[in-house]
Amino acid sequence: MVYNPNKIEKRWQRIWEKSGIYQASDKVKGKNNFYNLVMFPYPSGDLHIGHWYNFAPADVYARFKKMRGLNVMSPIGFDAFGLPAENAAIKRHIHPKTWTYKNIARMRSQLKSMGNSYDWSREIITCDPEYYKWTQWMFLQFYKNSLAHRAKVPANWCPSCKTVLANEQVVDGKCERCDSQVIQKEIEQWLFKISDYAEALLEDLDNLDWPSATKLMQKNWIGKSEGWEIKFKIKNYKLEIPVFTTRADTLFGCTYLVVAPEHPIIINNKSRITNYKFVEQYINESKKKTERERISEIEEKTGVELKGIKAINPVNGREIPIFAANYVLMHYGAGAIMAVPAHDQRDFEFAKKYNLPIKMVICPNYPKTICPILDRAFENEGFLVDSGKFTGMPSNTARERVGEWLQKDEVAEKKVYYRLKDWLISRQRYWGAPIPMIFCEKCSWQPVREKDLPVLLPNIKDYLPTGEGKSPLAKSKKFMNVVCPKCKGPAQRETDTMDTFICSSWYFLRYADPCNEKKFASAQKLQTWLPVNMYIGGAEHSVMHLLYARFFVKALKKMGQLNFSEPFLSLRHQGIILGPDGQKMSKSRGNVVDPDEQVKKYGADAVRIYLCFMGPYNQGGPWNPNGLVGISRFLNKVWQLCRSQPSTSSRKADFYKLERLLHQTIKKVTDDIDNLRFNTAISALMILVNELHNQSENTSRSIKTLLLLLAPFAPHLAEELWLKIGEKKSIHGQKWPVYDSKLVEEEKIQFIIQINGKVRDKIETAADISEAEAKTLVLASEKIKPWLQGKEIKKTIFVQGKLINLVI
RNA sequence: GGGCGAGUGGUGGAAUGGCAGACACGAUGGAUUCAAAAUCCAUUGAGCGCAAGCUCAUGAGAGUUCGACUCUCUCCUCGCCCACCA
Repeated sequence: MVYNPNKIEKRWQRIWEKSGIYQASDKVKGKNNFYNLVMFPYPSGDLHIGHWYNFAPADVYARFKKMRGLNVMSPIGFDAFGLPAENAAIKRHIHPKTWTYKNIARMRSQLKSMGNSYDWSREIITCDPEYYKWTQWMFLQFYKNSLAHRAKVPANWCPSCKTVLANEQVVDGKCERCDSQVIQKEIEQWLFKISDYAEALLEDLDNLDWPSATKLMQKNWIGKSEGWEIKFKIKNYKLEIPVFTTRADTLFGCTYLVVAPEHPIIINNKSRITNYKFVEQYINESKKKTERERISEIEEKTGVELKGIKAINPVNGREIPIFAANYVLMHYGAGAIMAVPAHDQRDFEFAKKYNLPIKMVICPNYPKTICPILDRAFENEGFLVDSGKFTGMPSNTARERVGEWLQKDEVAEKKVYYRLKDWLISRQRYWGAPIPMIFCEKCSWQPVREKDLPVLLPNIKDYLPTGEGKSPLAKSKKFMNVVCPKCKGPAQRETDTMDTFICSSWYFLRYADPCNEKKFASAQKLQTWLPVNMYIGGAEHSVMHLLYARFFVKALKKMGQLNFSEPFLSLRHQGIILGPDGQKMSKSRGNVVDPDEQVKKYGADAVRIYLCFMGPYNQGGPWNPNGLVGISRFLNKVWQLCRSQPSTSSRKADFYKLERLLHQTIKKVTDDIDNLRFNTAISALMILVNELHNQSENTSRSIKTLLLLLAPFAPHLAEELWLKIGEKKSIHGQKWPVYDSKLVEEEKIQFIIQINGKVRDKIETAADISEAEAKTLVLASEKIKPWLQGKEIKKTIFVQGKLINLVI
């Protein structure tokens, strides 16, 4: 009988679903529970090979953990709100909801064809009212705990479409749809105070079992910088400009100040700035640019002097000019800097352009005072020169001393700034969870009462954004006009919806208790499953999603809703699968691999194993169209092995050799899956199969072990053969085989003899040979004799069980 | 500009201080077949040699070491992330 994957796979998928063998029990207590999570997909239409690469090996891991005796939960769901649904709706005239649910239905059946051990009874869809009710509830908790607030925030604004644009809708500073110049417009929006948690988010990174690169990315994103805030007085006025610096040691070299174009010192002193008209013009120019552009423009720095006002350098009383320039950002630090052109490259470039004095105050050669001639800023450490009483001090010490000295006069203050900005969560979009807030003229903003949740997303027909920068929901009077929860007077709903990252910031909590109508999840079930033991997904979520989810958990813990402070104990990223041409897969390149086609041709088991086998899991790589052939052969061999007795081979089974290989394979596969090294686990299984294939006698025990080891990788084939060899119960409920560490060790080894580090002979010896014995063998070797002829052995290195190296 | 990661046969990769190229793909030759597919066997880094064997070889160059794909430094190339963060 021939191995026909398509026949057996569908059948087993049906049987497993009916029997519910992958449903995780909530009742198991203690440490035996294992929460294995993959990043839930966005229902974009089709399951692509990237999804497979994330989900299939993750399922191997889950199945392995289950066979190791753990009570494993592997849930799946859909991250269903988002902009692409709206775009598809506009393009194809389908309602976002219709489009989304149609995609979900399709992807669900594709997911099932993978043969993963998902507990489908826990499926969640974030655009279901039963789910977003709790997303809205989350918002209310954040609001009640002062973690949600309103502020004017610049948004991408297309003046021609009169609409707010998402970052990805801005192409080259122009509107994606009408090609007109996008400007920055300030709009009042809701923000989450993630910055309150900057320090906690940074500190707790240390304890996580995450890829170090991911931790580092989060660290840089949070961007803690410690320094001093220094107040510069304005000459003749009772005004001051605080600046933030991490290099207080360079203060004596400060030759001018720079403020951001939006800095209040400008607007508040229109009459004092003698060239205000000119300054205003510059500010308007810079407003046209998005911050992203302002930053990414590598073009020259520009600026304008604020004439009529001068600042005073507190360390030496010198008068210095003040500039407004595009290279200083309002939202970071104090929105103003002290410019030290000799020791900061940006200031250096600016000073060169506007012919400002460059004063060297850090010199690497002290006490020789020959300072290098600068063709760029000297940003390294050195010794202070020309710096009053600090002259001669190492710059890293002076950094604190100068600050402390000024602190006595309350001119300086120690400060910590974070790059992390508050999280803007308002979206002027239709396809998202409505923000549960109501605005009343009398009572201002009022939260929707919890018992009135969910605020249902109305089924409106026109989901194009409005002309005033409001969400399409503003068009529905029925939705908007409500009574104020406080005074019962007429009021209006918030019409913005929430950023979809909010939906995905807590979904892993809901899986623990997906049908609960009274709470987002019961304390007891959270206790059972959370935090997540293993989280597997793409590295593209290194900052946004993974940081937001951490923030949510920390905030919820503080509110008393959770009793743990990190959501994901272990995290791993899969690599990216490239097209056969080594390029990123894309429809326009025509190098997209359709997993459905591959499954049809080779079966889901083969595709799963190919993905495991192609290389290190976190590395990804190009799809090799021929690679599946080898896997297919391998699975066929397994099939033949179990279905018929080989008669062609003449080799007799060497019992001990086979036994040893079997135990070595168990060890290798066990260790490898545990460390997500799927590729080498498969190679070990191939070696075992090749060996069994060459034997004329198979012990049924080695076949059983092989099938057990193969079960996580090829669940359908293993299940089929398991029952065919006479077993009664599903292989996926069986215990993982154990190895005997004595049997793993080789009795005899290839002992290496090196002369000067080069291999000159190999001899078969006992594994525990001593140095003296080894030496005797070496001297007896015919191959070695000529090498030692007339030479003196200067040194001998002996490595137990491995080699001996003679240095001559 | 900064950070991180990678670079090994014709290809994907294995080996993380101790036999470089496991396992697989592809290729070549053979067996089987009327023929093909499938399957099986053999060979397969380069060079020299009839052979035993020797030499070279893990992006380039240096260093540490008895011994380096592996550790350190410099440089080159590619990929990803961040990017005027004071």
